[in-house]
Amino acid sequence: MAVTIKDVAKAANVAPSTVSRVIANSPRISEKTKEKVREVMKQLGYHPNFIARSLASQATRAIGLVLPSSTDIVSQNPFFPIVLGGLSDGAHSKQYALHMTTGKTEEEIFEGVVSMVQGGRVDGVILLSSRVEDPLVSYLLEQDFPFVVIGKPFKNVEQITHVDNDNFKAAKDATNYLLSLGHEQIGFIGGNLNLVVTVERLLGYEKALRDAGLPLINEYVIHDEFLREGGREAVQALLALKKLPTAMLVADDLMALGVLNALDELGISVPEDVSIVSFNNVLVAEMARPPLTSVDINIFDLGYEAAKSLIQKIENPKEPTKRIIIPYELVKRSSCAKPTKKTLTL
Amino acid sequence: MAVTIKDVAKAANVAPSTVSRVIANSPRISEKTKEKVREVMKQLGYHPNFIARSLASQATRAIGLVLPSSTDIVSQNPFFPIVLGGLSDGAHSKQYALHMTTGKTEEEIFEGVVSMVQGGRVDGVILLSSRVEDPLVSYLLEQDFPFVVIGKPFKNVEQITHVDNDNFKAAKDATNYLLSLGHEQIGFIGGNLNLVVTVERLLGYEKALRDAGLPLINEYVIHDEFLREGGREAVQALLALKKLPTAMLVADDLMALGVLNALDELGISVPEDVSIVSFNNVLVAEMARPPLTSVDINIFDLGYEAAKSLIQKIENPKEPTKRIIIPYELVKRSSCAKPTKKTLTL
DNA sequence: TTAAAATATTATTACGATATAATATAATTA
DNA sequence: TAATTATATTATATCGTAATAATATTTTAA
Repeated sequence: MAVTIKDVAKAANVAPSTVSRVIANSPRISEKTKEKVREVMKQLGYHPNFIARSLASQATRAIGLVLPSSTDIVSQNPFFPIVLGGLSDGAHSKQYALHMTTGKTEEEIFEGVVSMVQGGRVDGVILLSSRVEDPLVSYLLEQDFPFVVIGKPFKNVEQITHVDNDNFKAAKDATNYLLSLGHEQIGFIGGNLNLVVTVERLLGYEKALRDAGLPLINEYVIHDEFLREGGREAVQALLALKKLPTAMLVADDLMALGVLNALDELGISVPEDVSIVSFNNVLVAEMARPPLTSVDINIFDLGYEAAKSLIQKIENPKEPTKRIIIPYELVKRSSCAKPTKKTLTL
Repeated sequence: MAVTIKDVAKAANVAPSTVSRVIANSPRISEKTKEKVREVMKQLGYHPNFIARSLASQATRAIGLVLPSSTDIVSQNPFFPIVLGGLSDGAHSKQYALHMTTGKTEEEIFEGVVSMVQGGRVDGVILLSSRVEDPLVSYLLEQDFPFVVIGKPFKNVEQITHVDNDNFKAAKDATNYLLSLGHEQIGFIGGNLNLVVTVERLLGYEKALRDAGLPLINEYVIHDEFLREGGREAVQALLALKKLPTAMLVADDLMALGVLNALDELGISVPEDVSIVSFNNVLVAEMARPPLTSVDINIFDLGYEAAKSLIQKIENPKEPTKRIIIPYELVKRSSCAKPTKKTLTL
């Protein structure tokens, strides 16, 4: 089988524990024997067994990832590969690996995380999205297991290290931008309401309107999935009103693309008839016709910082709870213009 | 600490080995004691320790993933989240987890895989792309470690289980489609030439032209990265010719998008002036303006089958080498038309 | 009724490392 | 030089489970 620490010990004429110390580069071993042992390790092609090491040291150097249950969203929305890139970078820089379990239902995912945690497969966990009343969060808190949330936790904000944008303010800014162009009928198309990010952006949108002294029109607020289809469906819903807003704040680029497509099919042009601001600023925002004005939330950094701060927490249990706010920026393109009419009647 | 098999044994008044047998549902334990032990496990909230189990059984129930070194491509090209979805589904159905190490350079990745393999962290490995002269393939073959390649292996095809499309034929078909429309000046924009998929598609393209009795024009073949920027750059390169082909076969949707953008900026319209067929049929193909005719290669299935066949190989070492060909389909949209001129002179 | 066979359970070892306690050796001090 | 301290190395226990070998118990057959 594979060459073990014992084989090295035998070949180098030292005790296994000495070899172990050499691997850990313990100062209690003389340079001379270190050299000797290292030489033998190289000769025999020794590689430490992670599993055995994990068992003995009670640490795996692996981070568990919890993805949302909807495979569609994970595999279609560019948000995920980008955070994954950031996570991967952050983990790699500290020599941690990423470990994923998946499940089709909420229950399967929950069970997967439980067995990952209790089974000692990972040293910590990152939740890639923050959900309202997430039982996983309660579980992890209860277990006092290291974890970090990407997004704003629904409750216990002070006890949970998280990496987030100021989505409230971002949405307020974005709405203000539309207001500044002269729009007064502004719709909001958000994601699932059990996602905290949706709630935050909605609140920011409402605040901006209220500050501007404009009424909140319930019918102008639509929720659907963070997918292109979600955007299309949102437009369908608005159509029923027979009166479209002149601008829309869309909580996701992919949704915005759906909105764009649906409007296009209806012969409604952007930005002449309707202005659109969306969120995330992924590649599709730039490629859409017209290119979308979008709030860049620095997705990569969300992942990167999440990995970093989780590792800090793993390596130092006394590490204080942190809240890391990643900056955002409104990237202006050509999906917004001054309104031509007050409202758009069909 | 966590409750172990010993705690359960003590509480149930049986030996630890009996508990282990109950977990494995061994027929050598009576139903009566099984019930008793299970009851206790539930009461104590027992969860098996994966690490200890892995060490004893020499199996981890984890699959290692090897992503390409370019983080850009992984995080930007929709191919990856989609395969990942398939992999994840396939692994999950057999209760396997996914494990990823990453690296910035080829060497780091190689080292990551070696330590994953030798360190016993995973039971098998999936290579998400097939590269020309990939040292990883040599290494894994040498080690006789279970692995599956997504794509066609560069050599030793008969010894390596792989999941692939018939990219040669797909490219030939796609080219024939353009030929059937009347195009005679057809360019090829492919990815990096050290990717086997690029080579295969290029060969298919060339075969189609040769079969049609058309000359192969070197200047019409360009290679760049599987990114939008790659597409833009390819167009730049073609521009230098002062004579554009009337149709282009682009090996990736994202690249095609770049091509589209670049052409748009030049005032060249698709499909009136130039027809485009691309590969992958990811969401962007449908959303591009104009929507792209693209070869759907069923990315999800590539991942799903790869995971399935790797697991088969892991669980039965005598499993024969397999070659799994996932079907493709040319999805016609509006990026192709009959040529208006023989060549496009700038 | 007893020996043999089948069934059920337990004791022990192994997996490959780390960590702690125990020694051996070298260096320092009195 | 002996006693003490510092340094280097080794022996042993441990992590939590699975697998194999060893018993104990029950059932069947003679």
